[in-house]
Amino acid sequence: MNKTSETRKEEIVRVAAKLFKKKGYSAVTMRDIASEMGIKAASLYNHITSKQDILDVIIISLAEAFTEGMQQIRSSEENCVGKLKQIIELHVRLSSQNIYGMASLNNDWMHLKEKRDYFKRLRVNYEDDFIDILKKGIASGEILDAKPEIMMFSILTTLRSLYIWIPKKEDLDLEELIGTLSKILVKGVAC
Amino acid sequence: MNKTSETRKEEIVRVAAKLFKKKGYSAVTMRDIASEMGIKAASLYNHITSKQDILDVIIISLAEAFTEGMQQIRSSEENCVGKLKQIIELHVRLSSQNIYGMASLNNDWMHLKEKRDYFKRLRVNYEDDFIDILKKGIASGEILDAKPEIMMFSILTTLRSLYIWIPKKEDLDLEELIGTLSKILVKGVAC
DNA sequence: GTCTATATTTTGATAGAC
DNA sequence: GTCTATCAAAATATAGAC
Repeated sequence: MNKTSETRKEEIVRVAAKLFKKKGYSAVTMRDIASEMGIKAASLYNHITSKQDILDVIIISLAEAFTEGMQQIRSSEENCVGKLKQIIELHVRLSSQNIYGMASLNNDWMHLKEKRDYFKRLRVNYEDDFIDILKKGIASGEILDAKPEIMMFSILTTLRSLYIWIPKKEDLDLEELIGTLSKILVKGVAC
Repeated sequence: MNKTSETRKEEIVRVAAKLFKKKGYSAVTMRDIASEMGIKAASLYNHITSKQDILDVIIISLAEAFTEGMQQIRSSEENCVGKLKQIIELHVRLSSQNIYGMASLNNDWMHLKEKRDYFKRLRVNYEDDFIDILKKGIASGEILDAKPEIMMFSILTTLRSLYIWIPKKEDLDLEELIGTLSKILVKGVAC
């Protein structure tokens, strides 16, 4: 496997994700993607089997990366606040590495077909793991005794929207972003 | 003006918004909307001029409601933290009154045409007003001295995602939601 | 690997009968 | 105010030449 040069399929996925972020999956045509690459739409089908195929790759690979990250955090030795900071770091890292893909993960998952149920399972499991961390923090006295669902909602929506904000500040220091977010988000729920 | 009974156009807008939330503007067809109302697609055009027209009504009316709400908050006598709580209340109120419209406001605004620039102007002004409140709070010592853009981002993304979460909890007490959110979000940025 | 040509379906929208 | 019939454009995808 050659990791230094991008395959044609990877290029299609990358270009498509960029367009999906701008207009959404349904509004982007195969001609749009091809045109952006300087080729004709029919040529795309030598590398991918369908438009659906492109969306599947974008979303599932990212969803699995989040699942993997959460599994590592779960098995870490940190306390609850430490795990929250690890979650924040996970989102900042994956979001900044794949801004365009994060847009599809958030907005285009409903256009998945066969992989839709699998995606939803991954997402529910992720949220369950997140709530579990908060509940243990409440029990141990690290975390504010408020509804864990609302606390998770508040933190997770901020993290899920990072892809909108990261590209706006070209001078953005990722470490500083992680620090400020940790301060704000953790302070909001900590005791 | 009869406010008790819904006009046909209002019904179209309401049904369309519900479908837009589920699949996004581009993926919803005029036939989808008509079918949901039990009529044929051609009949819709006796009440609206185009699919674009429907989206314009949904988004602009909501965007203007937020602008109005922010203007009232700006001119209120509350201190910074009080104004933040008023903003939270504004979002919870408008979101719970129009769950479906909020989805379009968040996800379908890029499909506006002539009204797109107007919408973006309203949104930028809203964010500027928000940041202004935070900056005054920093100056007066009410608010944490962190980047106001990141603080606003964190609070605003939570509030903009309310439409996703409000319908999930049918037993949701709006007053309780406002209370918990105020506690979490304000605590995250307060001194 | 890309092209042209084309098949097939679906789309937003209009015309005109009732 | 709704219908049937229909149009014109645009969509995904395939076949076959180069």
